[in-house]
Amino acid sequence: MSLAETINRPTLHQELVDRIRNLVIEDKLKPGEKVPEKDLCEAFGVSRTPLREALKVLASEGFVVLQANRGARVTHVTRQELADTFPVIARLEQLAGELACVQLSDVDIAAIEARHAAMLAAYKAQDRPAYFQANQDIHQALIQGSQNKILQDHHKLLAARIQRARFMVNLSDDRWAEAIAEHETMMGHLRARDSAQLGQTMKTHIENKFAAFINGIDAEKGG
Amino acid sequence: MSLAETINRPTLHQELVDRIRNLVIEDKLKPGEKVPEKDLCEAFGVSRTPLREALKVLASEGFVVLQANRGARVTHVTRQELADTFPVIARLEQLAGELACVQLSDVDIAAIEARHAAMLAAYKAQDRPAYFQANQDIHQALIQGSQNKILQDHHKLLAARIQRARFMVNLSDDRWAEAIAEHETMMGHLRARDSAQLGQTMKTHIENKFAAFINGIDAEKGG
DNA sequence: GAATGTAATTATGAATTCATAATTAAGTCA
DNA sequence: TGACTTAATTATGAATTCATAATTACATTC
Repeated sequence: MSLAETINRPTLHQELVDRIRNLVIEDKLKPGEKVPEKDLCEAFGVSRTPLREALKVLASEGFVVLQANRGARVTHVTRQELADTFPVIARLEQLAGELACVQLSDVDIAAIEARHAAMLAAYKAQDRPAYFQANQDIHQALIQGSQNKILQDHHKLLAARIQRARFMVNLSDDRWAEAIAEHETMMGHLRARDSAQLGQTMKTHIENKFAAFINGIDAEKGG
Repeated sequence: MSLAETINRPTLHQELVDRIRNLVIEDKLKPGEKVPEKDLCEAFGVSRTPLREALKVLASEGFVVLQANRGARVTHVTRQELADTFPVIARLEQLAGELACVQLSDVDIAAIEARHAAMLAAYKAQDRPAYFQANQDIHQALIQGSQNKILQDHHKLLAARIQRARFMVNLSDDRWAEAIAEHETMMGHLRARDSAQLGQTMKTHIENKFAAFINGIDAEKGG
């Protein structure tokens, strides 16, 4: 352990970027909604300057759109954006899987194994929140395991942008079973350190997730 | 054609983001160098507010780093960043190739064919600037041809960030010949609309480009 | 009563101002 | 001479102010 934690006093705008991004991800600020500078300034107790700086950054990240003299609005997660994003995430996770297979230590893999077991337990118990958490932990561990900072940064941004769509549709029983099976396959490849196969399976896993997602949207719209 | 073009009057900060980013890409502002607000304000004839907004955005894009109370510095393009970025770009171009193969019209492909011919001519004439331009046009056309906005945005950002490293090493005769051969293969797959093969070749093409790049750096360092 | 034009209000883009952290320069003592 | 203090200067983060674009409310005309 190091002697002291690095002093972490972010500037106001850095803090605000994170806070407001979370408001968007958590659906507290809803798509299409105007982001009123005045109200947020009061809510956060800051002046307009750092808040406006934060909005510029969030705009470059794609969470809001700015219109000159008309302020910021939360962006919609369109079906087209989802259709464009999932394939890119799939390729990033494929690459992450290939790299993680080589980079991860046996201890790291054991930790993932534990989360995998927790995920299976959550499935058996039909505990969706626990499943989602374990599932995300596993994917996150593999992304981190890639040791590739660029990959991590871009994945994080894309994941955050589409996470808002998670309310659009529920996980079906069929898809849940399928996802569990895919994770079993992934785990097998990771144990065998078969990087090409792990990558391929992760790519397909994300592609299938997207397909199920689209099916879910259409089903709800039709029903 | 629509009745009218959308009015495009960018705000100062949007203009400044582009201008300063270009200064960094064109190596006018060099890695490690401090970005003095005062001087840039005078140079661009704007106040500090929009300039500082622009710096926040450029920081989120990775072109500068901000240190609280110590301002902005241009980021270094480290070898690690190159090593992390090329594989990601390779996967993005692979995906782009697969999609473009399906999406591009015959007319689009004919246009790429023309740029390909221009590239070959530049090679025969040993005209490096003309080669680089035609080469970039071809890759750009394929990225655009993917019709995937997310892919395009992320590719653009990554390409811009590493473009600054182009001065680090020269294109060797061997690598040039190899690159030409790879482009011939790509063109063949595009003509045949073999998306998997085009994607695979584009991925390998970028990976080889990176390998040559690293060799070039090591050679210059050793010599 | 709907449509158009005008005034009042509000919100936003940008400049300026202010407080303070960093940096530099000057001074002091061993 | 050189390390350490301390004062002066500079640069930066953030608040405030200002000018103007957008919006709303209201009036007027047909």
